[in-house]
Amino acid sequence: MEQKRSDIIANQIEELIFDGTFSDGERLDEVQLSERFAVSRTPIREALLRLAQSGLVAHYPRRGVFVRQPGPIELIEMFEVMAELEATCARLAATRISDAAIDELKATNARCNAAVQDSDTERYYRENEQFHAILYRESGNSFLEQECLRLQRRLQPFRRTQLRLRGRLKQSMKEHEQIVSALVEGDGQAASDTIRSHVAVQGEKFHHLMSRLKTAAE
Amino acid sequence: MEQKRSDIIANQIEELIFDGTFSDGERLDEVQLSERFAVSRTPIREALLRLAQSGLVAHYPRRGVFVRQPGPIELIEMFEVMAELEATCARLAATRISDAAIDELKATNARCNAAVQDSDTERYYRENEQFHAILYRESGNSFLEQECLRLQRRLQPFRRTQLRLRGRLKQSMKEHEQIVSALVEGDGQAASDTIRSHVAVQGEKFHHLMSRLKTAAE
DNA sequence: AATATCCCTGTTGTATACAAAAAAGTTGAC
DNA sequence: GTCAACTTTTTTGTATACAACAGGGATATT
Repeated sequence: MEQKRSDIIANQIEELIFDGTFSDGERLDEVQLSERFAVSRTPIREALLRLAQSGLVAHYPRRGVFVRQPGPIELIEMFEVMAELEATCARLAATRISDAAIDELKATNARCNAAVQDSDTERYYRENEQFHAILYRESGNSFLEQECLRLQRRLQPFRRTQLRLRGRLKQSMKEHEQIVSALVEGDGQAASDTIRSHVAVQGEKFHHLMSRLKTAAE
Repeated sequence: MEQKRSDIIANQIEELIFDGTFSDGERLDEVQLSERFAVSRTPIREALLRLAQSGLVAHYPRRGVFVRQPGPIELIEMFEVMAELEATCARLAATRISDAAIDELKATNARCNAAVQDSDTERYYRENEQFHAILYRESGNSFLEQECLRLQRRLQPFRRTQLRLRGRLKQSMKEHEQIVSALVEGDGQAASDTIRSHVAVQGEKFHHLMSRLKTAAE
């Protein structure tokens, strides 16, 4: 299952948007991109169409594609949906999760903690995402899992800034442990509620996200 | 905001899959399609790529695209997610819905009933979908609304067969009214629970869906 | 007869060529 | 000098041409 060139290009353009090379509202010129990637316009167009479908760029027919970063309102909305989807995963997982997966969660949490000790933020992000990914899988619903992974990927850059909030790391780790405990006890309601507030943007997290958006816009 | 030719073609191909012209597993030949629609392969390819992203066809690189109807397990999974998304909509709507929207829901329900009286199933389907669409909108979360509409569209053909279950129409209408009542009283929990079981595939609905799938496969 | 290799055909993926529409630039009128 | 209409240029959307790969079948070898 090798991927096409246009798929690779789509991921690379996505990366360029995430790391700020292409900023919000900027027009993505097909010819320029085709020169940059040393291919013809065809695979570039296919890549851009894919990104347009995922919502990362807006495609105005006969006018071009433009980078489309979510504004504050849309971001809150997306986090709200993410929180609900993950809450559903947790609730379902509470009755469906396997013992092996519980161990996996604990091990991932341990690696998270280790990363915090080593101040290895990059590794922390990875392990944190892994923790959530395990939950998606243990929902026992592959479709739900895929949807969660899709949205997680889309929110990834913003979730990362969220974790930079002072003291958030420790709090986040504690919540992870609460989630695992709830799952062990099969308490779907508790697991669900905990992860919902774990993911949702509210209180101090809200203000932090807003200020992050402002500085990113300059 | 006019749409491109490839968008129109994508919708038409989608229709052809829904109405059974192209059956599950069938390979969609780019040249044949380009002849059928009297265009070149380019817009056909763009349409197929879009359908592949939405999950309606599977795209195996260098081998072609194949119609990919969800199997029983995936269908149940999709309905489970749909039920959860709609439950979330209802819970949020309970605190956010406007009086005007309540009236809209009641009016739509009335038209639903009228359609039942006239045995106008097509109109019933439309009004039913409209009822749910209003709920999505009144969640006050545009992103959630879009996700719901996307999944609703994908499940549309299967939801319709669901409603053919004997006595299901009357039961469905009663549930609609219960949902409206719960919203009027601002009882998010009740609205949420009611719509979850309204949408979910369980009990008798499960067997009905299974038998439908079997006959459709022949 | 069975199997492996090679060639041929068909199909996808990519590049290029062309058409149509929008944006930009220029000229002219007031 | 400003604004409007026309022309030029740029850019997207579509068609066609070409290249690379996969699949099938024929042939040859064991």
